[in-house]
Amino acid sequence: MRILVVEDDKDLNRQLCDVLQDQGYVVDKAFDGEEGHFLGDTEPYDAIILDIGLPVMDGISVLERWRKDGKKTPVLMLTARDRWSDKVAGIDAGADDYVTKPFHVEEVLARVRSLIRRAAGHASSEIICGDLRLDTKSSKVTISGTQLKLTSLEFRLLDYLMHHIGEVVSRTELVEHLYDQDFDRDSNTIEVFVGRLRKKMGNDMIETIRGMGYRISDPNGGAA
Amino acid sequence: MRILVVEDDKDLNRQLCDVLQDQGYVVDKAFDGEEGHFLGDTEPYDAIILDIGLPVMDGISVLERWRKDGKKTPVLMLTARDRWSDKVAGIDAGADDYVTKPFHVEEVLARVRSLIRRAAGHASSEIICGDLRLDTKSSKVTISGTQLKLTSLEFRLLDYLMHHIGEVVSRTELVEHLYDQDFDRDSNTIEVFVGRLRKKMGNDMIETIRGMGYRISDPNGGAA
DNA sequence: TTTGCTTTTGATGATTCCATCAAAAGCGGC
DNA sequence: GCCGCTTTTGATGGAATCATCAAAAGCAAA
Repeated sequence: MRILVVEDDKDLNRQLCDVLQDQGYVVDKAFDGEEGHFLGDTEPYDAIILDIGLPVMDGISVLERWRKDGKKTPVLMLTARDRWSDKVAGIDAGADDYVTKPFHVEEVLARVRSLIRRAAGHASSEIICGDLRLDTKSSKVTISGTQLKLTSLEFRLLDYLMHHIGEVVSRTELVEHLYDQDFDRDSNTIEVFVGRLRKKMGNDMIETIRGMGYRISDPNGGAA
Repeated sequence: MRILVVEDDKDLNRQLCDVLQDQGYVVDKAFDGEEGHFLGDTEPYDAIILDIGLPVMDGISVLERWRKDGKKTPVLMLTARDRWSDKVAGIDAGADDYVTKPFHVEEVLARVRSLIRRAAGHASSEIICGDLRLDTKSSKVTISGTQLKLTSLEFRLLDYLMHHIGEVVSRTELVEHLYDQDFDRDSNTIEVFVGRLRKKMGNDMIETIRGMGYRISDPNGGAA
């Protein structure tokens, strides 16, 4: 999963990025509204953390522009505790959730996880697909009860697929969401890791759609 | 192109089908409203000719049902000369054009051609794509001025692609619109004819999108 | 630095998809 | 029926895509 952090306070920005990266997210950062707007416009993110008070262009304006252009990426707003009107403005502009400063980073983490999950249409923190269960909170995967030992990239790949159950996910989409810009786009890591996942989970969980990508789908759940 | 004729008068039905087939259309026929509705629902047509007075289910109802289900196929209504109210009802129900009985078959032909063209978003009877021009009225194709000699299937294949400039057209879509139901779906005729067209028109007019199908696109015309 | 684990690279082979060709089949006119 | 043209079939080879493996590179903890 790939996340954009737009926050002008350098310490706070860095702190957020570090924690998110530790959790396995790919993170881009911006320090003013214009830069943030540009990145959000051009790169595909799974969630965006957006401060309200920003130089050059304020957070509300950035968000409004995105929403007017039809961007649906979930946005978590950062507001000051006492500026109650900011929250209202944020929600009106299309924010999906907000956190008041100062906050515990864990709270931001939890909310980001939740935003990404909900954007993919999953209510609980556990995503279930047949015998397969992935818990986004604990980052644990079980298959008919027994827990799998997955490496970081294996988990993140499976995590992305599980967030898009029933959809065909292209290799480029995977690369874009699991790596940052300057990753070699015609490497075959994705194939390799799909192979490893199949070896650990059984061959018939991830199907490959030739020329299109990979798909994981619920055996019981009928349509898309 | 594939057309459905729904008309209970057997002579008239047959007459229409014969002329349309002579023009290279693939034609299915139905003699009552229910049969017509079913076919229109299950097979992909480029245009439908629908009589208003039909047994079992009248034409207006058939059309209303299709439109309610979101079907957009252009429909040409056949009405009696003096039943003026029928025409209004037809237009209201979502008919795209109508012809009053008795009519000259040529008029029906012209209107069907026009309906199919307009449904694909082309105003004039001539479809132009770079140096390539296809005249739907005279069934003639020129490339930078010089006329091509095309066989019937070659023309119909190119015709279908030209009606969908900029879109990727799958092999199955082509088979469905150039042949009737019981054509062997995994034959390679489409490939063969694409090959022949390329030989006559130059290799770079029809591009192949691997795993998806073929596309013909305007070199100047920017987007879709 | 060494060790152990994860990730990436590059090579290889299998499979699927597409292009092409020549021969067979179909069809209409004479 | 015979002939010319169009369409279809089947076989073949080439090209793109995907799977798999082993070795190299990267990285972090001891």
